[in-house]
Amino acid sequence: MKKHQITILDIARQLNISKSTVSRALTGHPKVSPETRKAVLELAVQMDYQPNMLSVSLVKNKSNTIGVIVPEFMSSFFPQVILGIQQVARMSGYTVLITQCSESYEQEVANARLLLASQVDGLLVSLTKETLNYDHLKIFQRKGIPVVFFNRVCEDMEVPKVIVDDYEGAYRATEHLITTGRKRVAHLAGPATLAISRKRLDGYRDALRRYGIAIDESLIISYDLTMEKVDIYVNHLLNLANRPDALFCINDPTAIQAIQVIKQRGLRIPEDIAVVGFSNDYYSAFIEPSLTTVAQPVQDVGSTAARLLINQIETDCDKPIIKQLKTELIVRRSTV
Amino acid sequence: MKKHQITILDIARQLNISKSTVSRALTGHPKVSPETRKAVLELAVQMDYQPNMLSVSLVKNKSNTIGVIVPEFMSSFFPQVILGIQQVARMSGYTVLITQCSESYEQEVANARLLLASQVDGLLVSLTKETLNYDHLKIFQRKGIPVVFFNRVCEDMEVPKVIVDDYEGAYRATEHLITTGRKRVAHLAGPATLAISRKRLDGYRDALRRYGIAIDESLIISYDLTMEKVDIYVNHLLNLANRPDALFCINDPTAIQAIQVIKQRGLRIPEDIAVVGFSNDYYSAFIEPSLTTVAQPVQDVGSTAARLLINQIETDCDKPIIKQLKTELIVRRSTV
DNA sequence: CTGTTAGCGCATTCAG
DNA sequence: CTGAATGCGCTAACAG
Repeated sequence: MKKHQITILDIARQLNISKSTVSRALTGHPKVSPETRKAVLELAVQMDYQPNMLSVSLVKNKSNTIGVIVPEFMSSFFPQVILGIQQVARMSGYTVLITQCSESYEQEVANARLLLASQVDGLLVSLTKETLNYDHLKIFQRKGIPVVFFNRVCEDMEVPKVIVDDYEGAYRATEHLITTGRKRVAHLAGPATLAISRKRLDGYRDALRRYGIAIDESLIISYDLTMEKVDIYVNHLLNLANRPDALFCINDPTAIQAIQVIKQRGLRIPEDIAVVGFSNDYYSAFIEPSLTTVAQPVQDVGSTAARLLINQIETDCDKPIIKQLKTELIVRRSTV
Repeated sequence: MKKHQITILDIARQLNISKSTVSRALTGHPKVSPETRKAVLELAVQMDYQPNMLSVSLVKNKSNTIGVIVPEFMSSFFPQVILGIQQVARMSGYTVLITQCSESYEQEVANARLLLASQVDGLLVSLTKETLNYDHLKIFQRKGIPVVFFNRVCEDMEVPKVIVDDYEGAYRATEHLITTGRKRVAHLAGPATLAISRKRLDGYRDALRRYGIAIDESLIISYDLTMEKVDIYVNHLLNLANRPDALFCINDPTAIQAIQVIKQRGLRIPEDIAVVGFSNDYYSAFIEPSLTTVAQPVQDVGSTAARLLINQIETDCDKPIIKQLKTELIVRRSTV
C-alpha cells in the first residue's frame, strides 16, 4: 500500500473553492467568510487532513524544529534534560529532533550534518568526551542558526551556555569530606577535554588548599568515563601505601561502581573510605550505602537551554549569556 | 541574523552549469562527466552545501524519517530501547523523530498528529498507561504508513509487534519464589489497561496454580505505576494478618521502592520477605540487597522493532508478525 | 552527457 | 472577501 495524504487541493475540490481560500481558512486568516471557514474546518477534520509540515517549513523557511545533540543515553541524565527541553519546546510550538552520539566525535559530526539538512531552527548541544574540533557546530553559526550549549559546553564558541556551578559543587563536596575528618581525599576525575572535568577538579583542588591540605597528585586520576576502567583505578588507589580515606568521583555512575569495588575489597564505607558522587542520579539514594552526591537541577538545565534558544530564534538577539545553575550537596550514608 | 542556506542554484551559478547537472552530480547519478562531478563535489564541500531535506522529502514523498512514541523517559528502559532503534535506523539511512508522552493519552495523540504532519515513513509506538482508544494510530494505517508496536502493544490493531515473553518471565519469577520455599507470594501488578500487566499477572497466577498454591486475591494489587502509591500498597500488604513472604513487582523501579518500604519497617530481605522485579534496570544490581529480576533484551526490542518497520516500509509486505523475545531470570540477593 | 520543464504542498503576493 | 499566479529547493521526465 502506498503512502497517501490528503492535501489542501482535495478539500478545495470537494468544496469547489480555490486552494488559497482553503489555506487561509486553515491558517486562521482574518479575511475569510465565516461560512467558508466553518465548511473548510469541518471537512478538514472529517477527512483527517494534516498539513504537510515539509511544505510549510519549506515555503516559510522555518521548520519550527529544534535539534538536540547529546553525547550519550545510558545514564538518566540526558533523557531527563531532554524532558525539560521538550516541555518548553512544546509550549512554544517547536518539535524536538533528538540525536545521540554514543560518545563518538564522528557520530556528533554526522548528527550535526543531519540536523543541518533537516533545517532545524536552532541547535542544543552537549559535547562528546572526544570532541576537540568544533567546525561542524560553527557551520550553524555561520548559517545564522542559533546554537546553545548545555552541560558539556564548548569554550571556543561565543554562544549562550547553560551549566551548573561545577566548581562550587566540587568545592562543597570536597569540603564536606574534609570537615568530616578526611585527610587523604582522592579524586576520580573525568577526561580533561571536558570543561566540567576541569572545573570539578579545580573545585576539589581549591577546597584542599583552603583547608591547608597538600595536594597529592598521585590521588588524582583522570579517566575516560568507561566503566570498566573504574575497577582498575579504584583498585590502584586502594593499593597505595598511603591509602586515601575518601574518594570524590566525577559522577554518580562512577561513584557507584567505585563503591562496588571497595565493598569487594572488604573495606567499609564510610568508615574506611568515604565516597561522594556528582549528579544525584535517580537510584543514588537506593544503593548501599546510599550515596552522598552533588545534585544538579537536571530538568532546569534542559528547560533554560531551550528557553534561551527559542528566545534567540525568535528575537535574533544573541548575547552569549552563560546561565550557571546552582547545585546542592545531598549528604547520605556513604560519607557519614 | 537571518537563516541563510546554500542551494544547488548557488553552486550551479558559480560553475555556470545547470541546476540539474549539479543535482545529478550530488546524487551520484551515473550520466555525468567526471570533471563536472569533481568540480561540483569540491565546490559543495567548500561552500558547506547541505541538501535541504525538506525539499528532497517533499518531492520524493519520502522523508526517510521514522517516528517514535514512547510513554515515558524517566526510567532507563525507553532510552535504551531508543538506542537500539537508532542503531538500525541509522544503518538504513533513516532519521528518528522521538516523542515522549509522560504517560498522558492526550500527549500521545498530540505526538501522533505531529509525526503525521512531519511525514514520517513509519511509526514505532509503545502506549501510555492511559491509552484505550487507538484512532490516532489507526490514521497511520489508513494513510498507508506502517506501524510497529513494541513493549506496550495494542491488541486491537493488526500490525507487527515486538514484545518479550512477559508471561514466561513472570511464571519463572514466581516459580523461583515458590521453589525457594515461599508460600504466600504477593503481586504488585500494573494497570490492567496494559497487556504486559495482564500477561505478567497470568504468569504469576499459573505458576501458583501449577505448584498447587491457592490464589489469594488479597495479595494481588494493581496500581497505576506512580511511585508514591507503592508505599501505600506495600504497607498495606505488610499489615495483613497473614503477611506475604514474597513480593513479585511489575517492574524494577516498583521493586526498589518496595524494598525501601520493607527496610523501613525493619523487616529483613529475603529472610522475612523476598522481592523480585522485572526488567533488570541498570542499577538493580547495585541496590541493597541486590535485586532478583527478569531481564529483558532491551536494545534488541528496539532494534528488532526498527528492523520490522523498515522492512515494511521498503517492501510493502505487512504480515502482522509478533516477535516475542526471551527473558532471563537473574537471581540476586533479594531472594536467596 | 546536459539543459529545460514541470511539479511536490503550501503560503503569499497581486488582482479582482 | 476570493481566485490566479509565483516560488520555497529539489528531483524527474523529457528533450536535445
